Amino acid sequence: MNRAEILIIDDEPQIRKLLEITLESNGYKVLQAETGREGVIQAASHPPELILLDIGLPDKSGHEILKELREWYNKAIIILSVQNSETDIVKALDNGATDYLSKPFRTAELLARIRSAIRRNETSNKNTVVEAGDLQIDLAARSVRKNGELLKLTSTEYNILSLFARNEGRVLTHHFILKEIWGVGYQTETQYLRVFVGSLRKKIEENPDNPRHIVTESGVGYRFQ
Amino acid sequence: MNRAEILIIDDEPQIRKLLEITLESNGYKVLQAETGREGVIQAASHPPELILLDIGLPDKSGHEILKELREWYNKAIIILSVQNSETDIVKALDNGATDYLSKPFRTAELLARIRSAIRRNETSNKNTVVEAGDLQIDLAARSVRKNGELLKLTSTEYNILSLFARNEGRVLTHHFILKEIWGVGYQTETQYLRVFVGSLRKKIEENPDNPRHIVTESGVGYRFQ
DNA sequence: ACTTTCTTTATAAAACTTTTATGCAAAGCG
DNA sequence: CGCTTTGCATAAAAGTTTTATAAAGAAAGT
Repeated sequence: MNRAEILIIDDEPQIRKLLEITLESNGYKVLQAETGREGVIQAASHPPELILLDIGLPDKSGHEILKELREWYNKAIIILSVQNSETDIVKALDNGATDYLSKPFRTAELLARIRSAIRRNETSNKNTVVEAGDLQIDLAARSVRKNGELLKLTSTEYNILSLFARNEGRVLTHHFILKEIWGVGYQTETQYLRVFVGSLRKKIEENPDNPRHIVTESGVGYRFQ
Repeated sequence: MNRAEILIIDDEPQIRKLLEITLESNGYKVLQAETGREGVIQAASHPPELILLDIGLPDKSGHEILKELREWYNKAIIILSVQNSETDIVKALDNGATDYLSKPFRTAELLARIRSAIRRNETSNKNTVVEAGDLQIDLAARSVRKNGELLKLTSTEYNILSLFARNEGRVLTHHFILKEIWGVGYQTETQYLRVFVGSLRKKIEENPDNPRHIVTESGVGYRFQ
């Protein structure tokens, strides 16, 4: 699974460091910006899954940055602030903040609020589809389509195809495939593989006698393309 | 503009009254429930735009109510609590709460968080009706129609179908379904599932011998389409 | 007490995997 | 070159696992 990216916009280096360590160790990928301007540019060039925005920035008020971001950025923005005044919270939320946390914050609570916010993002989430010519392999749904039409694969067939799809263009040795699909101890059962590649080709190839997707690399293994 | 409806689930009458006055005077329509059970029933019969849920209810833990609601209700739920413990907050957010406020809360902050939550409802306004061919599954109303005609399903049948509908097109493993419907500890009881899928098919499939909606993925699980 | 729903067991059928057999083609070799 | 060997593909038989269904017993709801 891909790690979600979180952009931290905060001028205090020690806070950034603390957040970086906390978030990285919880499986997030961390991006950082020291000023609001820098943060906006970073977010625009590569939109993260979530933004942690400090309200008290040197160049511009965090509230302005928030507004600016909200003009186009529609994923989660969590505000961090040393202030805890009601007007500040109200203003931030009304400007489109997803959530508001006062510094010093409690780590577990921050992480929970991050999870909650990201979960909300995911309603409009992208899928994990590998495309290869006329084939679309949806790893999350465990489905394979050929020209849009759902194919019926057995479990082992799918597992093999999925392995191929995740290693598109690379030559996979018999040895490797057997180990991945059947586990260690089956690495010499090359015949299994021939049978299953045969049935896969029947299902996914336009012309199984002249396979274009699963190509034989004689003496070595197979290559998917 | 129509007034947004907010359902308050709280056992303390004076809190309900306070909230009612505050919210009504800010243009919301207020519904009330004294117990968790009552709240769930009210929410199901007429889904509000937002639910304010007190965690410390007499009949059931608010956390359980939250989970129950989240099986089908996907608009905002804000938790109110006299507690302020980190574990409590984390638990609530991970169970799908939109936000968490400690009592006593500040009115303006509550209103701002309500506005924020409702605003997000509108952006991620997902339809609660899943359509699949001749089937219409209304997750909020817990009803299923086939060609417009209301079907009579048992509770477990509905729960399973609802899980399928919320994961249309993807393969759900036996393991996963059993965990979701029966809970951890039942993950090996694959036979339960077979029986219920059988009876579901009898009710929803045109031809149960050749199911088009609930397709079995041998060795893995089922796929709904 | 009666009806409905859920759990459990038994068994036949279907689907899938493994194994065996056979043919073909390319490569190696005297 | 002709023969043998090796690797690959395919079909089909054999074996195993998984699934569907009925039906009986238990539990729950009214």
